[in-house]
Amino acid sequence: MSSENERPGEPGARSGETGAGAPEQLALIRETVRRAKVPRAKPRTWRGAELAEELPVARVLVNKGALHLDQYFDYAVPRELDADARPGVRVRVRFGAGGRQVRGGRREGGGLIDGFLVERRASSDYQGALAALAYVVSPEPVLGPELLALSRAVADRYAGSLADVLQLAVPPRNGRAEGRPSPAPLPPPPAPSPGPWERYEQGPGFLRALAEGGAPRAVWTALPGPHWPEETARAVAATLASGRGALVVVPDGRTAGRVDAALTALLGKGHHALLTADSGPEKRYGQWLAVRRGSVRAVVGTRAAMFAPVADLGLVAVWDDGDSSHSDDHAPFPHVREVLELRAAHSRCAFLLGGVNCTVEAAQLVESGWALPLRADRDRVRAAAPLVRTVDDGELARDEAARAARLPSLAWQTVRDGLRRGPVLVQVPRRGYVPRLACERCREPARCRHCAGPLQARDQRDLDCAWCGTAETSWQCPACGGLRLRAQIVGARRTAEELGRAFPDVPVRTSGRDHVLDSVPDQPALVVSTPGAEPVAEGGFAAALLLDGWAMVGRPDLRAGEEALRRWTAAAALVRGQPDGGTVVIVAEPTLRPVQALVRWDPVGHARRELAERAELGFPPVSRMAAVTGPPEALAAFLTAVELPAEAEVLGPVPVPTTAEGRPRRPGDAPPGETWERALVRVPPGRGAALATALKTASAARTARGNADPVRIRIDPPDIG
DNA sequence: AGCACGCCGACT
DNA sequence: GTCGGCGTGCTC
Repeated sequence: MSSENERPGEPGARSGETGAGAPEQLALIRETVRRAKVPRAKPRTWRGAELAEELPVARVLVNKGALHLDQYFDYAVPRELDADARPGVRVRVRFGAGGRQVRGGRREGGGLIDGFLVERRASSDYQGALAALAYVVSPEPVLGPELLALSRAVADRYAGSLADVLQLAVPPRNGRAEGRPSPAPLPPPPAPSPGPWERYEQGPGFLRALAEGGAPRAVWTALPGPHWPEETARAVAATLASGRGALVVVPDGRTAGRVDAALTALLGKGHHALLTADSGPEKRYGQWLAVRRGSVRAVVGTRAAMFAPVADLGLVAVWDDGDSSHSDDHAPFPHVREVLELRAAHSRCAFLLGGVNCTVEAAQLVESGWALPLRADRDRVRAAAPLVRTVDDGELARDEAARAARLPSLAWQTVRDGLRRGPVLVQVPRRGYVPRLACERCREPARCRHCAGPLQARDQRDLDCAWCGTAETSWQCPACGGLRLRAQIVGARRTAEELGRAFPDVPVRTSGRDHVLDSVPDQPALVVSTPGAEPVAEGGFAAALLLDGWAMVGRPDLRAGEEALRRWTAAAALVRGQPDGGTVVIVAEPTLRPVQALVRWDPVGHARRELAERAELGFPPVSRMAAVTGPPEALAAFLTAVELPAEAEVLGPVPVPTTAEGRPRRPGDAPPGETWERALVRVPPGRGAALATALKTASAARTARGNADPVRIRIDPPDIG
């Protein structure tokens, strides 16, 4: 090779090996010469390998999560790697301060590290000599330009690093799966008929738009009952008919299985892939590759599938966006709904947010005009929904057996009548919910007078705000003037057990976290289930009893009401419609807003009212919030340094509540023995991006200095009290 | 995050 | 003159 081989040492070459003095001066001269003589010249590599003739520079995203490394690095492409080193492939490179050249040395400093080759270029902006790519892990281009752009946008949205997002977006490699060829793609299926979509006024039109290659965006309030997987499948089929791909993300593997079954029933196998954690890494990566290679055009999966590189994306859909599993539990904690919104915008494709329920965010999408509502008229709703009745938890039965089960008589009768006609669902709360404080008289949640955050009891007498820490010494209910607070949980699991004893002839089956039933036959049985684990009943449940009223509404969470309604509605949607005798009894205070929304079966109205209230109080999603957590000194220093947008408001910091009993440790929790603090930062609508940028910049500056403890940043924090 | 460089004080 | 403390800054 040319003189490149023998180039003298770089600045920083070890002085010990230089016989002559003043090595730094030498280095300075070399530096000057190099800058003057070969600015942005063809890349040189001190290892002296022959380079690729065309586009000899590889721009690489180095797979390290640190924020200040959230940038590309240029490497030289050796000739022998030219063919494989295409954009999108996984590579390994030497990276680190040890990688400096040693005069005459063979030394290769710096460890081998994974990365993605992002781009091939003719030259580099970097002034130094480029290191060469160590090797190409595999020629499979896994990171296409669209996935890269999406990941970049997600990283920005969540003040995270690109590398962190790519860890979520690109599954780990599996050689065996990569070696197998993917099947040839099937031709697009014909456009499906609307089928059960006829029940929605805009349904057939929505399907037609998909089939014709349009990009409609809709918030779909699904009718209760068993048809939504088929409806989802038809939306996918219509998109495929237009020659485009489709992506459906659901909360869990069980639900994915239902959509998978509906798609198979409609289109047969081969059009779609199922991307869930249950299928194991090799199979899953094989499926992912089939999608990436364009041989499968539709995807159904759980949250990691939100990044699935569907070719020529025509539709993104999310089912039940209020389910907490749509929020990824790895940094930067992206939410499926938000990511799919970004995808719809990037790919200019259709967007479908469906659910029996309606989140505040979904209501906002409609309110802002970004999406159109897709709903059935009231008559259809009344025909599909069960009859919902409430009993106050104070009311006790006269019936002796009911009293034994500590159940009001209406609940008792409903169960007894239901059991004559089929299975009866009993929803009991999961353990571990912390109640929040509310007015004893009207149950209005107790809120801070300064920032409207939730009040918590510091000890028996004193209250303070969980957001800003302001003490409240003389609380009075703003709604009814009440002076006393209460925190209540219902001991309902025991009630359910006793209920089972009260009906000794009927089998009792349970479904919960460890033992989830998929479906139950159409026979009399008591099915006791925790929220989210309810099985489907063939033919629908004859009745349901919802026993977790207060435990749910009383949770110290901004979403408590919405979440309670979501879970009740999900359970009630499994019950037969009112014309078929389906009845639901909820044991809860009848005046509560989510209880009333359930009785009227009006999730949209509930979400809209919540949205209006959140707007008034400056709550998310109308304003955007970020939580910054860390050791007190680190957090204080961060808050001093960060240059927030002018409109930003900092609440707190307050000590992070000690880990609730029974709750697993979550990222953002202080490590055992340490007390951390948390500040909330909120900005008005439209300033979310500015907030994320400011937080990321300040955080990057901190970590770059490397001396102080880092703080954790979470955009859209869950459970903000 | 590593890791090397370089500038300072205590030693041969 | 030389060893080694850690504070600082870079990594293509």
